[in-house]
Amino acid sequence: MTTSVQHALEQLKVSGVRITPQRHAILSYLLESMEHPTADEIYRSLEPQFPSMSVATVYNNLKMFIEAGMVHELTYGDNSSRFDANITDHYHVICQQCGKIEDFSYPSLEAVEQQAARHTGFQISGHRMELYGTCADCRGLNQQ
Amino acid sequence: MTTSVQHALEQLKVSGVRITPQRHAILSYLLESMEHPTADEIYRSLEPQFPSMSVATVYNNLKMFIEAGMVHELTYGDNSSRFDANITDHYHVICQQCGKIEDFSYPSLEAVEQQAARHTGFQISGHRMELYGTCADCRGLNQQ
DNA sequence: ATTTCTGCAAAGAGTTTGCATCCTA
DNA sequence: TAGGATGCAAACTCTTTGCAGAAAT
Repeated sequence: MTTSVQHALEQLKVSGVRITPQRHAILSYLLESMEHPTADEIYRSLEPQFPSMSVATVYNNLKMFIEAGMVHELTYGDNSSRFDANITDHYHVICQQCGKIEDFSYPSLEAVEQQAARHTGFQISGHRMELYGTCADCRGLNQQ
Repeated sequence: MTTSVQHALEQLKVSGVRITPQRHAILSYLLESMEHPTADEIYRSLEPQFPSMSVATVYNNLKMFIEAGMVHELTYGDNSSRFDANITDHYHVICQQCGKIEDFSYPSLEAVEQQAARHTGFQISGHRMELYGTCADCRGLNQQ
């Protein structure tokens, strides 16, 4: 875990990005939490460590990480964006009751992309999929 | 086209919803445009017809149509929500250059849902997928 | 006559921006 | 020390809300 933070920071450094304590903290939090937090959750979680850090800094850095390809922005309906530092190919399963997002792997849906290209004339560069349902915890609570 | 507007309005009427001119216009626009407009696009498009209509009315009615199951809200990244009155099962192919959204049908991805259920313990109720790429028009412009 | 809907304006969330100051490299 | 990063506050966009007046049934 810590290693991948180091690795990511190295990558940034090489491309001329300065490693500030805030930057380090935000990236570490994202990589270690694996929780798909919102910008505000990141901000509040790091408040004890950085009482004077502003939300703008969180947004600035998230934007940079996204441009550097280290973080993905998830926008599913409702309200604020969530951020995901796991850039391996995977989908998200979202609990409609508690909002939890779990990762889920599935062999690529290339066939879908190909058919979309054929039907629409688009040149397809990727796709995004989310599954919705109720997580085990919420189902358990309901059954009691 | 017009028939489906009538049908939708009938459906609303039966469930005790009043058919106001604004409501009629918003729904017609959505059903006929097939363009996945934003709330503001709807608002501005209907301004000539309803110079005094407020944005709040557009949002109020969209919300009601969504609750009635006649309209889907699409939230893909960037900024404002888009609204889709086509409730048949289909996916969206989004041009990353001009923002155009095209519909695209594909046989259901039940296998994915089943595997997600097995892997995560969720009870899956549905999914959402979007494909990204470049539309024929934008590709054409680039090639020139 | 009721009850719902509209329009207005103001409030609210999330996000971005401008600028002076700070600090990493 | 020089240029990028931070922090602050204000601005901006999208969306929601409260309420008085208007309109549909």
